[in-house]
Amino acid sequence: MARKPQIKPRKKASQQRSQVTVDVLLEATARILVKDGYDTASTNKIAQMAGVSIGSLYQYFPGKEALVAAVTDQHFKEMMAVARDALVNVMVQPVETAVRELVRVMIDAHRVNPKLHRVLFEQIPRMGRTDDMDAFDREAFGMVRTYLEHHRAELNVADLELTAFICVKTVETLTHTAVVNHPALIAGAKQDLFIDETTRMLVRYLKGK
Amino acid sequence: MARKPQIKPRKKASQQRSQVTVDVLLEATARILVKDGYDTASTNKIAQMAGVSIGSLYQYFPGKEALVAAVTDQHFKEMMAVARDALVNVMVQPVETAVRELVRVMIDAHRVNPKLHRVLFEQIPRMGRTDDMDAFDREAFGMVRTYLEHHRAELNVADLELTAFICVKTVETLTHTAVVNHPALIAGAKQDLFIDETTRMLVRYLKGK
DNA sequence: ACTGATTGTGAGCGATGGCTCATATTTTGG
DNA sequence: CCAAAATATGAGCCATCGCTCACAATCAGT
Repeated sequence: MARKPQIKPRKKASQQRSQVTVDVLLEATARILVKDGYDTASTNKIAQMAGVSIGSLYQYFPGKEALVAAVTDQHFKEMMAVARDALVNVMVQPVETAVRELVRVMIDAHRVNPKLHRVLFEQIPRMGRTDDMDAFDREAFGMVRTYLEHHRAELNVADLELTAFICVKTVETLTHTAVVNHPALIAGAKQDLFIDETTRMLVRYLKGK
Repeated sequence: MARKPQIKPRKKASQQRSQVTVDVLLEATARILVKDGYDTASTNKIAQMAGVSIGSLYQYFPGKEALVAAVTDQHFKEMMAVARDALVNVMVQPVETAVRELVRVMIDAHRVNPKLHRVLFEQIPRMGRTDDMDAFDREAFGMVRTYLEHHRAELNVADLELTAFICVKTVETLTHTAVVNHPALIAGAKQDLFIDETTRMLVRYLKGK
């Protein structure tokens, strides 16, 4: 019963055409994941969809998990690319503005390929020992923690870790679930109400006695 | 590429010894899930652990998914058994008391076999089309919705569905994550702080302008 | 043009797991 | 005590999947 925690690429692509092969494989993996889900995705199917031989696949990836890990990494980088600027700007804003912007940007970030996000998100707890959070949450957690530290004077923060945890987990869950499972909640004009309510809850929590 | 959405038991147990067989199989399934996780659990292993032949297994369950579905059902019934009384009592309590009790009871409910809960919870999105919530959340959602309706006068509820969604999802996530992934957050004396903070956030959200 | 390095190919091996079916055992009802 | 029904058994078939390897095609540097 040997585990297969192989994640690292087997070989680095040095020529241009091999880089193309790698890209095509990642694209195919994402497509298969969305179309069939994780369980029924197989390396053979991925290779076929990529139009690449199974042998080539194994030249660059030791297995399905490595492919999914690479796709996950790429996906979270895309999400962060959407969010990072806004999050940095928010650091010097007052609470109301900061929280509202955090909620808004989290919704946008989750709207980058929501179907893929859903599949990957379901898979995360069972692979890479992130133990508690994914890479995206982790970075957000660090930012919120720093924000709370800098604005502690104007806020009611009993326990920094706990408060940061509550804020990040709440925003992450509400936006994730809304985008992925309840799009009706944030469709069109409804989105503003959703943002208002979530923001109000967190602001009153952070400022209140 | 035939799906296998078989969930229903293949045959009803009519004699006593066959009911024992079914029980033993469910017990074994739960143990295997906790020990090995969903992926590496197999019907052969489950039958072996149950001390029952693989043929008998297939007499009552059409496959792994059916077994897991049955275990899931049983598990959520146990959780609800822990929570239901408290939730009913809470219906006539003022907001502060009601929310605090909701949070407390949710933690207790999640402490019924947390390891099994974790595995099942990871699996739920990928099987039975609950689409958005599990059975447990669904019942809790109904209760919270009713509570909000009855106490609307003293509360600031803009949109009933949205408010109920925010409350249930927030409590569910925070308690789930705390119990399953961050036990340190609710260990010993820390638990009171956790409950205080979560309660404060929701109460101020529900009452505040 | 030549040659070694890089990249690509896919038939097929071995392992695993889902599930069946012919057969055996136990229970029930009369 | 005796059928017939219910229940239990497990060897083994079959499909799938991960992955290798011997070989072919392409490219880079000279």
